[in-house]
Amino acid sequence: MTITTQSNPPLNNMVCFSVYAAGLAFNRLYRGLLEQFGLTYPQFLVLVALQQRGPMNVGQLGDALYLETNTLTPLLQRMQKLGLITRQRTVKDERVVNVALSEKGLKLNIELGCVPPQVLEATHLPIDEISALTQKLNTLAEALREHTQPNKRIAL
Amino acid sequence: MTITTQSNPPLNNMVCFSVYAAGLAFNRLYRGLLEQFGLTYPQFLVLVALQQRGPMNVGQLGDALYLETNTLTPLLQRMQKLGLITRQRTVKDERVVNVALSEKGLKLNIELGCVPPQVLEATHLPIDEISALTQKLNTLAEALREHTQPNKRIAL
DNA sequence: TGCGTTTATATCGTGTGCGATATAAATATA
DNA sequence: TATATTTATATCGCACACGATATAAACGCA
Repeated sequence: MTITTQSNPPLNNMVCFSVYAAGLAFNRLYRGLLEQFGLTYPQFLVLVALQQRGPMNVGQLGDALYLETNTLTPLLQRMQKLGLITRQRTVKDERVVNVALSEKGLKLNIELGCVPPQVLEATHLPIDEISALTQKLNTLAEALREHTQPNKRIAL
Repeated sequence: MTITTQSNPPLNNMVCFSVYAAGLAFNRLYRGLLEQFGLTYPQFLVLVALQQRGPMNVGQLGDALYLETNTLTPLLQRMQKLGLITRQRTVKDERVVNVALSEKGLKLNIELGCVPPQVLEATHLPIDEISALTQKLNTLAEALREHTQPNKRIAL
């Protein structure tokens, strides 16, 4: 175990890059696994979020996935075109668009159950290590968010 | 005023999502820090890689950043247009394009020295924890890559 | 020498991400 | 009631990322 504490360390010693590279690797792995379902990774995340939390409006989905509406709107439009979700402006507030799983989306979600285990297997890591890593990453991300949007986080 | 409590969404219990969300958070942090230099995060990575390893051809840069040439070529063309790098086909092999820092790129790299410390500070984590996390992520990413491109890593 | 194959990079199309801006509905305030 | 402001979502433009494909140079081999 060599600890290189240089001021200009190689790329692999920068957390940001390791996170970046791991993100690329996950994305490529998921691409292969989701190809047969015609899904992208963000689309998969939307399905999971809707399954776990039920119908949501666009803003809530953005809070869950850490995405802006300018990313979500086109993504959801594509998923609607695929028949996986429904998008409906609410009666109470015409500005709000409620997003829900369609029949087809629900069925697809069941088929997708085989994906996470495959991903877990590909990590070659035991569950407890994965959990620990996940927790650390969540803490890290939360710290970074505080430094990025000082005025967006006020909602409390 | 809606209070969106970011409770314990199951999404945050998936490593892939935590990596994804941390990547988004890093990207947004870097966006703010690099804006004054007119750089994106991948462009910043190219500068760092060239600084640390010296001139490289496109393929080597791809190996270093885990990016394909179809991503790198346009990115490098933009950086060349900004005057940060030079791109030259080698005489020995006309297929190979050698990428090097320009005068301007070298100077910019010096100015960029202030960025990593700011990022490190934003993580709110001590160096040793960052290092440990980085190592785990590198190991994880390597495992994922083995499951994704079994035929690409042979040529070495 | 001739020619099929491999290699390095480039081009194209699609799908994210996001800053800036637009739009319409709801709300606040005079 | 009228209007300014806020809020929720959408649109636009640009920069990644990558699969599929193209192109030209280098190589292999009869």
